[in-house]
Amino acid sequence: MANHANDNGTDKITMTDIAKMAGVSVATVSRVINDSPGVSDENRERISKLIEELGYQPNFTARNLVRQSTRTIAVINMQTLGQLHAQPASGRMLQGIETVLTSRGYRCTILSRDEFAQDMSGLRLIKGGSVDGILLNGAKLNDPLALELTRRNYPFVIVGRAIGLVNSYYVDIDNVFGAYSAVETLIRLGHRRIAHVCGSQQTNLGVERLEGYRRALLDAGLEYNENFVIDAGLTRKEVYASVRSFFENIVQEKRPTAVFTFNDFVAIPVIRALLDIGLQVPHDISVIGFDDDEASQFLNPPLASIRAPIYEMGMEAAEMLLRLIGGEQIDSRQVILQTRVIERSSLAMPLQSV
Amino acid sequence: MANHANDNGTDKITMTDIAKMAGVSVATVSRVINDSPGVSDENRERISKLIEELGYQPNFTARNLVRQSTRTIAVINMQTLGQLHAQPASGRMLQGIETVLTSRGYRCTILSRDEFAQDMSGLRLIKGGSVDGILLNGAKLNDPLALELTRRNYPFVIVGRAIGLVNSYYVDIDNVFGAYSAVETLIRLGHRRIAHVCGSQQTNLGVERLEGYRRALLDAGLEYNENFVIDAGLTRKEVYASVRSFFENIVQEKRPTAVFTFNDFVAIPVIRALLDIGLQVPHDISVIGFDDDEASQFLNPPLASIRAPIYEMGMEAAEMLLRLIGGEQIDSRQVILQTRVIERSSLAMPLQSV
DNA sequence: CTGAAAGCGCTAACAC
DNA sequence: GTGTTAGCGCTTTCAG
Repeated sequence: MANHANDNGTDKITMTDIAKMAGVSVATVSRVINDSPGVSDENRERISKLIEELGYQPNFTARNLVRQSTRTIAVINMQTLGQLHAQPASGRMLQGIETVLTSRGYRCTILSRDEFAQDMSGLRLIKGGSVDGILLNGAKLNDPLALELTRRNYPFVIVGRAIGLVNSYYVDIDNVFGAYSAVETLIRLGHRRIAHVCGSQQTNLGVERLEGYRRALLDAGLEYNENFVIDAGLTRKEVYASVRSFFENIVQEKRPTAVFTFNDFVAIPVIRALLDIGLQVPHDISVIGFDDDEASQFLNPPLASIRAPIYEMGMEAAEMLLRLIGGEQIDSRQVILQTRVIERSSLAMPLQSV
Repeated sequence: MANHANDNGTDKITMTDIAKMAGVSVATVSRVINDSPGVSDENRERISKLIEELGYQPNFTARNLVRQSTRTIAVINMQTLGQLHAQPASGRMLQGIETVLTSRGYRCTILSRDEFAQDMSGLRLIKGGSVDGILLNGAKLNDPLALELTRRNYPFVIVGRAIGLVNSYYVDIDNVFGAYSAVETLIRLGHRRIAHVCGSQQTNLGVERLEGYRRALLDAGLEYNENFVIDAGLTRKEVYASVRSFFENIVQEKRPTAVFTFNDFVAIPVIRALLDIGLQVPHDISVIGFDDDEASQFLNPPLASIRAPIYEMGMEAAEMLLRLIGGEQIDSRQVILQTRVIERSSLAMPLQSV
């Protein structure tokens, strides 16, 4: 236990302590801690050894105060914490962010925008100097927080895109193209009546994926029919109910033969609803999702999807933010990551065209 | 833009600034900020207004330094960040933790144990005073970090249990009972040959759920057969491969008629593997998972599971830690949350017994 | 009720 | 090379 005389229970050991023990000033100790030049080899070694032995760790807060930085960044989400953590895709993104951040000695703290009375209260964070930068997970049209952050020239990167914000830094996947390619795949199989279970139209994600759907239809000379866009809600329960009622209330001749869902997360209740009203997937109706969650390949049937480099998106965004904070020159303020179609057995040709 | 003369671009406004503007000392300003007594109503109001107008926010770091607290806690996980964020159950736990913490003005930072060279390096955090407490997500047998934390009398709570640590604070769900009830359900349906796809035996979670499985078997007078315990690995891919090969290499007469899986996360590839070798679920084989992930009810077939209050577990643990940090008396150092069986159509009677 | 002043533990000029 | 010193922005005795 007490192997060292110094190893007292409350080992609140400070720099002053080790300075005294080494018979030098705190400045010297500080120098060796920060690998600064101007310390004799002899002193450097002796002090290093002392630090090692005592297990001394410089006080994080004191350092931060004088350095005017906290080495922590905030991830501010549009979604509630519940929505955020329920989605496998969010997990991949957070993993990317946290991996980069922790490897560089940064921390991150996850916040939901709805924790604040208004959106703008995210400003408290930066006014209180409690973070060095912000990662905005999602942003709305002309996002006021993003606008204010820009005005203040505060380091932040949007994970996703912010329409109406020129020149802001962001990393996004190509949602329009991804959605386009999903629908194109369906069309190539022979489908003509394709529905879309869309995401929230308050978010760029929802808007962009719907847009890709629309364009693919139009480019193929098909009609874009608003009635085939099912705004089903955010939770799986809501989606299940909406989709079920949609299909229950449509005559067979007009029934879509394929569905492109906003993401894999909602594809699960969509398929469940379809099966529950007696439709076979993919025999009666094909389904394709988005994100290619890790589980999708194991579902029954295995779910076709759009593979999106979401983990990489998180990493890229975090790296970009760190560069911004470090004052480095940034070559491209905008990064768009590409997607690709993953065909699986939730896909088949439509019955009629066979 | 410049509606206030003080609203300069770099609004790095400090307490000294507003003290000057209010014609008082910083002490007085500090008092009103902290709602301390000893300020005239007049001053209090004037200063409050000033603070409001200027959008002044006390510096987080400076406060922390003098208060000797950081208002942040660390969540240290046994798993890698990838494993952590891939699991819906982890999301629920994190959500519970973050909800409590942010509502009390705390932050949290998520770390993986494998970020450190050795397990013990989590100590750096506490030596550097960079967190006020620790939430240990998982712990191993006689966990050295937990032991050291205990020795130092450092505030920490284990989410899960630590065998070999008497008197440590923890919040856990009743894994043994939960697993027991899952297997009991299978037995009640008439199953006699029940396999278990187990979790890592390096973790309490894995050990306890296996134990519940074993006990249920023995209590029912059935044989506990080690060959029916499939240690399938951590990732869905591994699980798929292991389970598939297990069932491919077993003669039909000896084949289990039911599987209890470590959790719902692995139940997905388990079912996929079963289907891929031509077994129908539940007709040929029943499956029951654990956790009752939100998706489980929508799977095909809907997956029976053990509902576990994981979100609540996160909340409880966070609340307990906050109480510990606050020096409050804690009535019960150990909290065990109960589970319940959720039967769904992945369950059926075994063919033979019909 | 109010203010002066002493730190919290560290970094970074600036002297020597 | 090394030490002295002045803060970083805030809280908190302690006098008045």
